[in-house]
Amino acid sequence: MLDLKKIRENPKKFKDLISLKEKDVSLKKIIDLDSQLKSLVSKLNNLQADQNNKSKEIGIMKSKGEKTNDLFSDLKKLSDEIKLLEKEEKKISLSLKEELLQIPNIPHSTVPIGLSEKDNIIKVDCDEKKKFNFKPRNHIDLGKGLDILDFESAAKISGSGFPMFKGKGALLERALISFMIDFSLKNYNYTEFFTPFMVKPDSALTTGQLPKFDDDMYYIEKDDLFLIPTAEVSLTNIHKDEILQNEELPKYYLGYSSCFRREAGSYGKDTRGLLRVHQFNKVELVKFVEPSRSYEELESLVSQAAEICKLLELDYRVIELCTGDLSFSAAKCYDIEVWAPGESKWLEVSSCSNFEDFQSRRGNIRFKNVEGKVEFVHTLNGSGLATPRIFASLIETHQNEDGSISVPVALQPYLGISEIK
RNA sequence: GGAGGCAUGGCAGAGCGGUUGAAUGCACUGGUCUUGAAAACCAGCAAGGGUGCAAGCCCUUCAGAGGUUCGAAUCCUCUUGCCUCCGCCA
Repeated sequence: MLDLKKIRENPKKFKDLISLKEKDVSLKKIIDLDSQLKSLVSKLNNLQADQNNKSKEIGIMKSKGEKTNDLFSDLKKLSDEIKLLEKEEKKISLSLKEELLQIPNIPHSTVPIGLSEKDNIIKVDCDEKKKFNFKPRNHIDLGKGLDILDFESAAKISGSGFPMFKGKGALLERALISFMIDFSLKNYNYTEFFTPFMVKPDSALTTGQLPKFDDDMYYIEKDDLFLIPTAEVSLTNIHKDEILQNEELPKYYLGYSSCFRREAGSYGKDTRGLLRVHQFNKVELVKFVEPSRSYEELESLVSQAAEICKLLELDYRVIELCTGDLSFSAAKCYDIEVWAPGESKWLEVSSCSNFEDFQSRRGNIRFKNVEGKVEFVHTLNGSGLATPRIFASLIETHQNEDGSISVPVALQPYLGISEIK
């Protein structure tokens, strides 16, 4: 959510910045509601002050035993008028908030301007991709050959778009999760969480999935709960409606979760294999930081995620997203992609974003700064990383001519073997 | 799922329907004292909105939403959360 005060001061500037991300966003309704609300509130405040004073007087008179009967009829009128205005005020501020929640975050000044992913900038590229002296198979064929992936059973049980890992495949998936958690715990100062996988609508509002993107999430109507599309939702809401102390920051939180995505509107895209599934595993990294430090925190977050790709001995690149490709809530974002030689495709396995105060404003996550003033924290998050695509890239990259997989050294302690065959 | 109890500031904990944004204690911050610290004493210490150069002043907020009343932390209804007991269950 954007700062209404700042919009009020310079609506034109905001409109221009928003349009870098989303065309046809109008701020007119917000401006109108805001000024309506302002005049209403000031009128209401005066009446309330009047009412408070007179009520106090009655209290004093009563305690002295004086008669107060003749004051009541005037006050009744006042009270009725106040109630009417209060209702109106509630209505207007509610619709103002609704409008405000629809507006995307604005891009940071360092974000390259562009319309679509074509304008993204490759920030870090791998020197040269791994060479094969045979034609590399894709992960579907490899998985079938090694009997470590079972898409048929998954489809029978749950329909299309669900992964099923089997035997050494299940072990590898579990190893990846453990390895990635341990990596960040050992090398960075994170607190590990194992969060709920279902959240209340309010929580999804904080992080920006709601109100606009409810179709992307699975919803359990009976209990009014959403399945999380990422642990970001649970982790970020840990401090919802709290005021943190300056000394507590930065806070680094990490959590593994299954992630559930309906992928509505992407039917027919990457339908085979592990590239786009409704349920996947991800280790998520979330940071709560002082505003002045959030951009250096973003850089360190990206390099942290990239380090994991390196340790898994995968070819990866870091993409700096342009304004047009930024997500609703992000002010700046880097994606990390790994190369899948069998698919001959780059796969997005991490997305590291700075949301500045966009989420903290929605979730009312604040801190007391050095001067003792309360302000909104900046939130960041990054995948560290998402497994199914890592899984695909990993077995395709480390495949041998005979169809076996060499396990990268970093993973061997977790698997207890150096080869899957 | 059934039956009860509870919900107040960072924490603990008062609060007859009326000068209560809220006693008190702890924590925290500043000061006095001290060579320094501790102790003691004094003072300050919620958030949001409005207005003002500022000091200040006004409004809102005692889980949330409704209601009663001239006036609600206090009374009523609903919702949510927590605790206890019973049932079911990994």
